[in-house]
Amino acid sequence: MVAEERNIAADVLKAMAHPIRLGVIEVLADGERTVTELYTELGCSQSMMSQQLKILCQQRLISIRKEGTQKYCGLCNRDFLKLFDCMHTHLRKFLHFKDQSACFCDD
Amino acid sequence: MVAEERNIAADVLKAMAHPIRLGVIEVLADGERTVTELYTELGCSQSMMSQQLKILCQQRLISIRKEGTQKYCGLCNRDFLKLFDCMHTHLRKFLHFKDQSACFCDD
DNA sequence: GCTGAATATAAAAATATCATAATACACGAG
DNA sequence: CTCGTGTATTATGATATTTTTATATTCAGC
Repeated sequence: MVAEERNIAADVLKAMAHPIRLGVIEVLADGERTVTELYTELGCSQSMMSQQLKILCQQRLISIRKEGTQKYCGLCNRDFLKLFDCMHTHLRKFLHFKDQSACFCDD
Repeated sequence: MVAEERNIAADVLKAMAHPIRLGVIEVLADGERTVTELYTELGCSQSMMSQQLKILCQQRLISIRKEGTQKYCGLCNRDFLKLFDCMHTHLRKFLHFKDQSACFCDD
Protein backbone atom coordinates (compact mmCIF):
# COMPACT_ATOMS: atom_id res chain seq x y z
CA MET A 1 0.00 0.00 0.00
CA VAL A 2 1.32 3.39 -0.96
CA ALA A 3 0.99 6.43 1.32
CA GLU A 4 -2.04 7.93 -0.42
CA GLU A 5 -3.90 4.62 -0.23
CA ARG A 6 -3.18 4.45 3.46
CA ASN A 7 -4.85 7.82 3.93
CA ILE A 8 -8.00 6.57 2.26
CA ALA A 9 -7.87 3.23 4.08
CA ALA A 10 -7.51 5.12 7.35
CA ASP A 11 -10.67 7.08 6.55
CA VAL A 12 -12.57 3.88 5.85
CA LEU A 13 -11.39 2.34 9.10
CA LYS A 14 -12.21 5.54 10.96
CA ALA A 15 -15.74 5.26 9.63
CA MET A 16 -16.03 1.83 11.22
CA ALA A 17 -14.33 2.82 14.47
CA HIS A 18 -17.38 3.91 16.43
CA PRO A 19 -19.70 1.84 18.59
CA ILE A 20 -22.88 2.89 16.84
CA ARG A 21 -21.42 2.56 13.37
CA LEU A 22 -20.08 -0.87 14.23
CA GLY A 23 -23.54 -1.73 15.49
CA VAL A 24 -25.09 -0.62 12.23
CA ILE A 25 -22.76 -2.84 10.23
CA GLU A 26 -23.47 -5.76 12.52
CA VAL A 27 -27.23 -5.34 12.32
CA LEU A 28 -27.19 -4.85 8.57
CA ALA A 29 -25.24 -8.09 8.21
CA ASP A 30 -28.57 -9.68 9.00
CA GLY A 31 -30.35 -7.80 6.21
CA GLU A 32 -31.72 -4.41 5.23
CA ARG A 33 -33.18 -2.04 7.82
CA THR A 34 -34.90 1.31 7.77
CA VAL A 35 -33.32 4.23 9.61
CA THR A 36 -36.01 4.03 12.30
CA GLU A 37 -35.37 0.35 12.83
CA LEU A 38 -31.67 1.03 13.20
CA TYR A 39 -31.86 3.76 15.81
CA THR A 40 -34.53 1.87 17.72
CA GLU A 41 -32.55 -1.34 17.71
CA LEU A 42 -29.29 0.38 18.62
CA GLY A 43 -30.78 2.78 21.13
CA CYS A 44 -29.69 6.18 19.89
CA SER A 45 -31.41 9.32 18.67
CA GLN A 46 -32.73 9.72 15.16
CA SER A 47 -30.37 12.61 14.53
CA MET A 48 -27.37 10.68 15.77
CA MET A 49 -28.24 7.74 13.52
CA SER A 50 -28.71 9.94 10.50
CA GLN A 51 -25.28 11.42 10.96
CA GLN A 52 -23.57 8.10 11.50
CA LEU A 53 -25.26 6.61 8.45
CA LYS A 54 -23.97 9.46 6.36
CA ILE A 55 -20.42 8.70 7.44
CA LEU A 56 -20.81 5.01 6.62
CA CYS A 57 -22.32 5.87 3.29
CA GLN A 58 -19.57 8.31 2.37
CA GLN A 59 -17.05 5.52 2.78
CA ARG A 60 -19.24 3.19 0.76
CA LEU A 61 -19.69 0.84 3.67
CA ILE A 62 -23.46 0.96 3.36
CA SER A 63 -25.87 1.85 0.61
CA ILE A 64 -29.17 3.58 1.07
CA ARG A 65 -32.23 3.32 -1.12
CA LYS A 66 -35.36 5.36 -0.83
CA GLU A 67 -38.79 3.80 -0.82
CA GLY A 68 -41.60 6.25 -0.29
CA THR A 69 -40.96 8.17 2.87
CA GLN A 70 -38.47 5.70 4.29
CA LYS A 71 -34.90 4.77 3.55
CA TYR A 72 -33.56 1.26 3.55
CA CYS A 73 -29.95 0.69 4.47
CA GLY A 74 -27.87 -2.29 3.45
CA LEU A 75 -24.25 -3.36 3.44
CA CYS A 76 -22.11 -2.52 0.43
CA ASN A 77 -19.33 -4.90 1.22
CA ARG A 78 -19.92 -8.06 3.20
CA ASP A 79 -16.21 -8.69 2.96
CA PHE A 80 -15.61 -6.48 5.96
CA LEU A 81 -17.73 -8.78 8.11
CA LYS A 82 -14.58 -10.91 8.43
CA LEU A 83 -13.40 -8.15 10.68
CA PHE A 84 -15.92 -9.16 13.34
CA ASP A 85 -14.41 -12.63 13.50
CA CYS A 86 -10.88 -11.27 13.88
CA MET A 87 -12.17 -8.82 16.43
CA HIS A 88 -13.89 -11.48 18.47
CA THR A 89 -10.71 -13.48 18.72
CA HIS A 90 -8.72 -10.38 19.46
CA LEU A 91 -11.08 -9.24 22.20
CA ARG A 92 -10.90 -12.61 23.87
CA LYS A 93 -7.13 -12.34 23.99
CA PHE A 94 -7.23 -8.66 24.83
CA LEU A 95 -9.67 -9.06 27.70
CA HIS A 96 -7.73 -12.05 28.91
CA PHE A 97 -4.58 -9.94 29.14
CA LYS A 98 -6.54 -7.16 30.78
CA ASP A 99 -7.82 -9.55 33.42
CA GLN A 100 -4.38 -10.92 34.06
CA SER A 101 -2.82 -7.50 34.00
CA ALA A 102 -0.31 -9.12 31.71
CA CYS A 103 0.37 -6.23 29.40
CA PHE A 104 3.08 -5.83 26.81
CA CYS A 105 3.14 -2.08 27.39
CA ASP A 106 3.74 -0.22 30.57
CA ASP A 107 0.51 1.66 30.93
CA MET B 1 -21.53 -8.27 19.89
CA VAL B 2 -22.89 -6.53 22.92
CA ALA B 3 -22.60 -2.77 23.43
CA GLU B 4 -19.58 -2.88 25.73
CA GLU B 5 -17.69 -5.09 23.30
CA ARG B 6 -18.42 -2.63 20.53
CA ASN B 7 -16.80 0.12 22.56
CA ILE B 8 -13.63 -1.89 22.89
CA ALA B 9 -13.72 -3.00 19.27
CA ALA B 10 -14.12 0.63 18.24
CA ASP B 11 -10.99 1.51 20.19
CA VAL B 12 -9.04 -1.24 18.48
CA LEU B 13 -10.22 -0.08 15.07
CA LYS B 14 -9.44 3.51 15.96
CA ALA B 15 -5.91 2.44 16.74
CA MET B 16 -5.59 1.10 13.21
CA ALA B 17 -7.33 4.05 11.57
CA HIS B 18 -4.31 6.23 10.96
CA PRO B 19 -1.96 6.30 7.98
CA ILE B 20 1.22 5.87 9.99
CA ARG B 21 -0.22 3.19 12.23
CA LEU B 22 -1.52 1.32 9.20
CA GLY B 23 1.95 1.63 7.71
CA VAL B 24 3.50 0.18 10.83
CA ILE B 25 1.22 -2.85 10.70
CA GLU B 26 1.95 -3.32 7.03
CA VAL B 27 5.71 -3.12 7.48
CA LEU B 28 5.67 -5.40 10.51
CA ALA B 29 3.78 -7.99 8.49
CA ASP B 30 7.13 -8.54 6.85
CA GLY B 31 8.90 -9.10 10.17
CA GLU B 32 10.23 -7.33 13.23
CA ARG B 33 11.66 -3.81 13.03
CA THR B 34 13.30 -1.42 15.43
CA VAL B 35 11.68 1.93 16.13
CA THR B 36 14.34 3.70 14.09
CA GLU B 37 13.77 1.42 11.13
CA LEU B 38 10.05 2.12 11.33
CA TYR B 39 10.19 5.89 11.35
CA THR B 40 12.88 5.90 8.69
CA GLU B 41 10.94 3.56 6.45
CA LEU B 42 7.65 5.39 6.98
CA GLY B 43 9.10 8.88 6.88
CA CYS B 44 7.96 10.45 10.12
CA SER B 45 9.64 11.86 13.18
CA GLN B 46 10.97 9.73 16.01
CA SER B 47 8.59 11.32 18.45
CA MET B 48 5.62 10.76 16.18
CA MET B 49 6.52 7.10 15.76
CA SER B 50 7.01 6.57 19.45
CA GLN B 51 3.55 7.91 20.18
CA GLN B 52 1.87 5.91 17.46
CA LEU B 53 3.59 2.72 18.58
CA LYS B 54 2.28 3.27 22.07
CA ILE B 55 -1.27 3.45 20.75
CA LEU B 56 -0.82 0.25 18.76
CA CYS B 57 0.70 -1.45 21.76
CA GLN B 58 -2.08 -0.39 24.10
CA GLN B 59 -4.55 -2.13 21.85
CA ARG B 60 -2.31 -5.18 21.67
CA LEU B 61 -1.85 -4.83 17.95
CA ILE B 62 1.91 -4.91 18.27
CA SER B 63 4.32 -6.16 20.88
CA ILE B 64 7.61 -4.55 21.79
CA ARG B 65 10.66 -6.20 23.20
CA LYS B 66 13.75 -4.51 24.43
CA GLU B 67 17.21 -5.52 23.36
CA GLY B 68 19.99 -3.35 24.70
CA THR B 69 19.30 0.23 23.79
CA GLN B 70 16.83 -0.63 21.03
CA LYS B 71 13.28 -1.88 20.89
CA TYR B 72 11.99 -4.40 18.44
CA CYS B 73 8.39 -4.23 17.34
CA GLY B 74 6.37 -7.12 15.98
CA LEU B 75 2.76 -7.95 15.19
CA CYS B 76 0.62 -9.47 17.93
CA ASN B 77 -2.12 -10.67 15.68
CA ARG B 78 -1.50 -11.54 12.08
CA ASP B 79 -5.20 -12.21 11.77
CA PHE B 80 -5.85 -8.54 11.17
CA LEU B 81 -3.72 -8.65 8.05
CA LYS B 82 -6.82 -9.99 6.30
CA LEU B 83 -8.04 -6.46 6.60
CA PHE B 84 -5.54 -5.30 4.01
CA ASP B 85 -7.02 -7.68 1.46
CA CYS B 86 -10.56 -6.49 2.14
CA MET B 87 -9.32 -2.93 2.02
CA HIS B 88 -7.58 -3.39 -1.29
CA THR B 89 -10.74 -4.70 -2.88
CA HIS B 90 -12.76 -1.98 -1.24
CA LEU B 91 -10.42 0.78 -2.40
CA ARG B 92 -10.59 -0.48 -5.95
CA LYS B 93 -14.36 -0.24 -5.86
CA PHE B 94 -14.31 2.98 -3.90
CA LEU B 95 -11.91 4.72 -6.24
CA HIS B 96 -13.85 3.39 -9.17
CA PHE B 97 -17.01 5.02 -7.87
CA LYS B 98 -15.10 8.19 -7.15
CA ASP B 99 -13.87 8.31 -10.70
CA GLN B 100 -17.30 7.71 -12.11
CA SER B 101 -18.92 10.12 -9.69
CA ALA B 102 -21.38 7.29 -9.15
CA CYS B 103 -22.03 7.76 -5.48
CA PHE B 104 -24.71 6.22 -3.35
CA CYS B 105 -24.78 9.31 -1.16
CA ASP B 106 -25.43 12.87 -2.14
CA ASP B 107 -22.22 14.53 -1.01
C1' DG C 1 31.04 9.31 35.54
C1' DC C 2 30.53 11.09 30.62
C1' DT C 3 28.94 10.69 25.87
C1' DG C 4 26.07 9.47 22.20
C1' DA C 5 22.45 6.74 20.25
C1' DA C 6 17.71 4.99 20.80
C1' DT C 7 13.50 5.85 22.67
C1' DA C 8 9.89 8.22 25.65
C1' DT C 9 7.30 11.98 27.59
C1' DA C 10 5.24 16.63 28.07
C1' DA C 11 3.23 20.61 26.53
C1' DA C 12 0.68 23.16 23.37
C1' DA C 13 -1.88 24.68 19.29
C1' DA C 14 -4.65 23.27 15.46
C1' DT C 15 -8.10 20.44 14.06
C1' DA C 16 -11.51 16.76 14.28
C1' DT C 17 -14.99 14.02 16.49
C1' DC C 18 -18.95 13.33 19.49
C1' DA C 19 -23.46 14.23 21.22
C1' DT C 20 -27.42 16.95 21.84
C1' DA C 21 -31.00 20.14 20.69
C1' DA C 22 -33.43 22.66 17.50
C1' DT C 23 -35.03 23.14 13.07
C1' DA C 24 -35.83 21.90 8.26
C1' DC C 25 -37.20 18.99 4.48
C1' DA C 26 -39.90 15.33 1.89
C1' DC C 27 -43.73 12.93 1.06
C1' DG C 28 -48.02 10.16 1.51
C1' DA C 29 -52.76 10.29 3.54
C1' DG C 30 -56.74 12.52 4.02
C1' DC D 1 -53.44 22.25 1.32
C1' DT D 2 -52.37 20.47 5.90
C1' DC D 3 -50.80 17.11 8.96
C1' DG D 4 -47.96 13.52 10.62
C1' DT D 5 -44.17 10.40 9.95
C1' DG D 6 -39.52 9.57 8.49
C1' DT D 7 -35.24 11.57 7.70
C1' DA D 8 -31.58 15.34 7.19
C1' DT D 9 -29.18 19.47 8.47
C1' DT D 10 -27.20 22.95 11.35
C1' DA D 11 -25.28 24.90 15.32
C1' DT D 12 -22.90 24.35 19.48
C1' DG D 13 -20.10 22.92 23.39
C1' DA D 14 -17.45 19.25 25.16
C1' DT D 15 -13.93 16.19 24.37
C1' DA D 16 -10.36 13.79 21.71
C1' DT D 17 -6.84 13.42 18.10
C1' DT D 18 -3.05 15.09 15.52
C1' DT D 19 1.41 17.08 14.99
C1' DT D 20 5.31 19.58 16.36
C1' DT D 21 8.82 21.16 19.52
C1' DA D 22 11.40 20.68 23.42
C1' DT D 23 13.08 17.95 26.97
C1' DA D 24 13.79 13.50 29.48
C1' DT D 25 15.17 8.79 30.03
C1' DT D 26 17.87 4.60 29.29
C1' DC D 27 21.76 2.15 28.37
C1' DA D 28 26.19 0.61 26.08
C1' DG D 29 30.93 1.91 25.47
C1' DC D 30 34.77 4.30 26.96
